[in-house]
Amino acid sequence: MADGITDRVRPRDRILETAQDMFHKHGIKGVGVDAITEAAGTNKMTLYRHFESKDELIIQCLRASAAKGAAIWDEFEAEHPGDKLAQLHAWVHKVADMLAADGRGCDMANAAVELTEPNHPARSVIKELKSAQRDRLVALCRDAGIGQAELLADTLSLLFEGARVSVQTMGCQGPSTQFVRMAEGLISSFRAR
Amino acid sequence: MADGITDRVRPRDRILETAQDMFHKHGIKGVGVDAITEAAGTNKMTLYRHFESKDELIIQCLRASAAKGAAIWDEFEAEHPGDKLAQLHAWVHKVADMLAADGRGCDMANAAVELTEPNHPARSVIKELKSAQRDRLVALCRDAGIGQAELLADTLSLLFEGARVSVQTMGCQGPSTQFVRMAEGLISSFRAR
DNA sequence: TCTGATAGTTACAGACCGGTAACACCCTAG
DNA sequence: CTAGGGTGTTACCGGTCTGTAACTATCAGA
Repeated sequence: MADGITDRVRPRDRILETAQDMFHKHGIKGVGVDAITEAAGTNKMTLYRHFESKDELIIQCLRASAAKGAAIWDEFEAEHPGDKLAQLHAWVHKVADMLAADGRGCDMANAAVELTEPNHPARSVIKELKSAQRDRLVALCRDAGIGQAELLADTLSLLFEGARVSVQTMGCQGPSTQFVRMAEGLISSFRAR
Repeated sequence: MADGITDRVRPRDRILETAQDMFHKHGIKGVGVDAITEAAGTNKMTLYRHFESKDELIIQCLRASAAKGAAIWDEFEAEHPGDKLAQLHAWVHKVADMLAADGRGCDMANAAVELTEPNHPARSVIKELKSAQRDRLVALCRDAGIGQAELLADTLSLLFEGARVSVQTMGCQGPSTQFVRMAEGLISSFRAR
């Protein structure tokens, strides 16, 4: 291989990064561990030395994916320091960009659809990570001085989640193109109350 | 078996009904054709005499699922003949009931998440069925005398879709419990314009 | 130079997958 | 009664899946 990355990055990190990407694109049940290790330039034994099972790998991928999403929020704070309302609007536009750029939805939501067993170890992790996302949006709405911050945050959350699904069912030219208009309308409507 | 149903209903219909139920509960990739035929009280050969492949069975299940959903709309018309606004409110409450009663989401949306291949034969069917759903809601909003009927219908659609996903990620006690409040707020907001 | 941890290779186990072949059975229409 | 279509049964094909065993190669640090 000698592609640089393979040499410098440790196998565990390469596996995690590759698995994240492949799970996102092809779904969890659509990718086998063999395919992951091959794409990561390593082998199955090394994967099982670092992750005790595919389920454990899935969980670590979900955590990594959520961490990447959380990192975006720091950009909002950096771009609009202290201005929570501006950060909320930045969130809306960032979300719209994601809808246009990525034809697949949220990794956690997709995983919840695929892993139907009620006691699958990933389910509690998904719930935990999704709750954290919600809490952050609620806090942003509240700090932006909006009454009924929880209701607005939940509405925006569901709208976002629905848009990401809609991209998968009806394509990126469907209803999701109206996301900014919908979200901005909601925000101004809540601010007027 | 001699469970009555097995005797009276034709194998093809039993397979279709059983497959729908199992795909809905366990996901498409989570159910094999053997499991379907066994649960339907028949066998694999009979399945392949009626459906040329698993993919074809999936498509027929999606069509059947959408047809069941469409049948609900006729109830609205029967309960509130001519009163389109009342029918829209009936839709909102029916949707809320579904959110509370069923922990799994929309069959078409779930299928879109699972079947990631861009040229999978089910994808075009999903798009077609989802577009028909959207068109029906748009027409209802327009006939209810609402300006910007398309925008309201799309907003309600995404909200609904998001709520069905939210039930799977955060449970039926999460943000989806606020669906009626959100939807009613949107409708009255659009009517006020 | 020796040691020990990390990583790669090959082969395999056991299960499950979608799909097919060949054949026996039953039930109904004629 | 008989013919034939729909159905059930068994066995099988080739492939893929997660996970493991046994062995080898590499390389850094003492």
